[in-house]
Amino acid sequence: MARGSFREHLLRVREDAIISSVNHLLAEKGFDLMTVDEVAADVGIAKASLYKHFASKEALAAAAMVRVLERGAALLDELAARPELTPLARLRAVARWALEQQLLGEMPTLPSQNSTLRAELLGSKAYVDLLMKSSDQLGEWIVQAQASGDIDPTLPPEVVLYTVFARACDPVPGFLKAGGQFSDEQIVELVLRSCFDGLRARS
Amino acid sequence: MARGSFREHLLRVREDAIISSVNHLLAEKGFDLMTVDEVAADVGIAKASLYKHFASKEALAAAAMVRVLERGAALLDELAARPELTPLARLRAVARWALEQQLLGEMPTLPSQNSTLRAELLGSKAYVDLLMKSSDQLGEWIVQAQASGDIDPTLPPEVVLYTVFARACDPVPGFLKAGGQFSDEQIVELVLRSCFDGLRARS
DNA sequence: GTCTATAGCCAGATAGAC
DNA sequence: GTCTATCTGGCTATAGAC
Repeated sequence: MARGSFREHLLRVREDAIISSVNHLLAEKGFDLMTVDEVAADVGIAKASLYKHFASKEALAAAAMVRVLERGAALLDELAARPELTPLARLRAVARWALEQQLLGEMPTLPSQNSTLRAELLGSKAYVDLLMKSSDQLGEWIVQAQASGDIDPTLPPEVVLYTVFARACDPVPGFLKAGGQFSDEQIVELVLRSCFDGLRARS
Repeated sequence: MARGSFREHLLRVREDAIISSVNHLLAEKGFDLMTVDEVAADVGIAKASLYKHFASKEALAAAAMVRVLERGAALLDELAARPELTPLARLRAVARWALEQQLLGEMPTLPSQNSTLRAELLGSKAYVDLLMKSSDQLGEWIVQAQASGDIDPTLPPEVVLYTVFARACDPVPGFLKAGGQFSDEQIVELVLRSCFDGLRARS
């Protein structure tokens, strides 16, 4: 390995550590309450050094979001490569992953109202591309699941798509975890059931 | 009416105007992005005057939350007084109300992670009492709806309760509204259906 | 690229006159 | 109780030495 690429490797490892810290802090406190000082302390470097890697707090958050989307996209690829799974099973697996990540404290939560942050995200080609690619893949499965009669065909596909996405910031798992009477696995199972099967009894 | 009570009336009217502003700003921007200066400007008084009515920004938010809970409790009372409604219909009406309030920009959203705010809310007897009273009423209807076979009896009642509560901060209505191809009424209907009937098709 | 130190700003809260 | 003016602290971001 050439010296240059070795240094690049070290750089990427460090930036990955930064993004991991940001990811956890975003999941724990959200964007507004997360401070750059905390990130620096968590990574173990000086704040000024952070700004050599990322231009702003928004850029930090955007990087964390891109990494989450990359991991989500990787999951979609895995699921797409398993022909034994029905489209419905794939959608369920995606929702399950979002819930699991959230319970593990690995799902960053962003305030959708912060306009500077929105601008940064929408200005990031990596973010927008990943989001579109994932939406397209999910949309395909949704249409297929509706055609086969597994997903309610009278629901507009967007409703199904957003409902799956929304599991990433569903407050119900947090409430149930705070209650303390269910394991994480049980919580995931219960929320998945309430989402896909609904609150109403099935005859 | 005595002069004292007239002054008290004026005071309450003013405080109600303050709480209305806070309510809208909380719904629009959330707690962290809402500034006390904005509240003062919106009400049309000086910031220092605000602090004569409420001791802190957290107290402002708590007052807004209490008023929302009061309105919710009033709805519960109305629903309880209509014997023709099934428990399921009542639960649906509550979820519908939460969605409608949210689409109208009347549902304040709080960051559940902000500890100073949590402390203020949990320290407010009015807030805690209303929350408990409402939860009890809803819990009663849930148990009844499960007994009659309308709500899935295999779901723990807490899951149903939290799922209904969560409609107040569901991001799906906002996404659908941003999409621009559904009316508010259609959005409420679609989200209600996905919540109660689930994404999966019903045979 | 890393650090210490600090600039600059903004928001929550208060002082004090009226 | 209302106002103007100000204090205070914390946060983002940067300067400049090494």
